[in-house]
Amino acid sequence: MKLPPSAFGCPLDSLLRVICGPWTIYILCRLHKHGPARFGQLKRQMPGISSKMLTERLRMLEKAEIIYRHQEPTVPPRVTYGLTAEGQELTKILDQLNTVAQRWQDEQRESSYEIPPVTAQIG
Amino acid sequence: MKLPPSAFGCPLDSLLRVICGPWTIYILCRLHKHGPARFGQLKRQMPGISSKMLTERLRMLEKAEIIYRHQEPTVPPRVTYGLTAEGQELTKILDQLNTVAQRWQDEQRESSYEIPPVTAQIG
DNA sequence: TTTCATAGTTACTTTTTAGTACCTACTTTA
DNA sequence: TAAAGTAGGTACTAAAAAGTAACTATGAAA
Repeated sequence: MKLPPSAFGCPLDSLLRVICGPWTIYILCRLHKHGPARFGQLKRQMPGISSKMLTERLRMLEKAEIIYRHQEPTVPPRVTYGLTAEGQELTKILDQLNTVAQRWQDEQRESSYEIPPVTAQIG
Repeated sequence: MKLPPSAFGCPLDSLLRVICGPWTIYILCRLHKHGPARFGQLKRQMPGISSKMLTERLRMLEKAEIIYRHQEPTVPPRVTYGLTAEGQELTKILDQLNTVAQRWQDEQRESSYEIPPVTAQIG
């Protein structure tokens, strides 16, 4: 992608680019609502996600320091993921965003009826 | 993209998918800081963006009712874009997100120095 | 002894997205 | 008469992202 000239290092742009990846808000939602989880748990709780996709998303979130990765040096290894302090702060803001997003969708449904959606809200 | 099973209609996911498109936050930033603008103005003020990309982003934002499109039926037409009430509400939340994103990046720079970035902050 | 579970990685293919260049129709300006 | 500005649209190509399947090593259970 050709970057906007001012995009280099723009923190908001970088952050949005991390959290808008596929499945990402579902992962954050899961960790926010039910606390830390292991790789296999996350995978089983998100039917349809591939190992590759889950790994990619977790690595991005970890690199952005939104989640932490804790590995116990056992065989086989136990790896646990959870929200960092920054992750908690982020999910609070996403909760606000979710609130307005829901409200807007409800307002739009007032005029044209749609099938009620299943949501993955953070809060 | 294979959708997460609960993604159908999730308002937060839809909203994020709109605002994380390339150039999108720069467009929102521009409209938030300097008010409504015409197509050509926006294009000139974002050097490097193509007409196609700008049109795509504006159409997405318009469809999501984050911006409005006002066309004067002159020849050639004058088309003005601006934030809707929802757009204003959104940029307020993005402002918060920008604040924490900036703070996190500053904290990370305390340990490893990087070139100071040019930003496109909303607020 | 074969299978399951752990937490992924790798190679390859398909799909989606973005970039480039050219086109519209009409008016004003040089 | 020719060029520039208006707000895009269209076709084609290139690049990035996502999907799929197979594979790693180890230990425990059937």
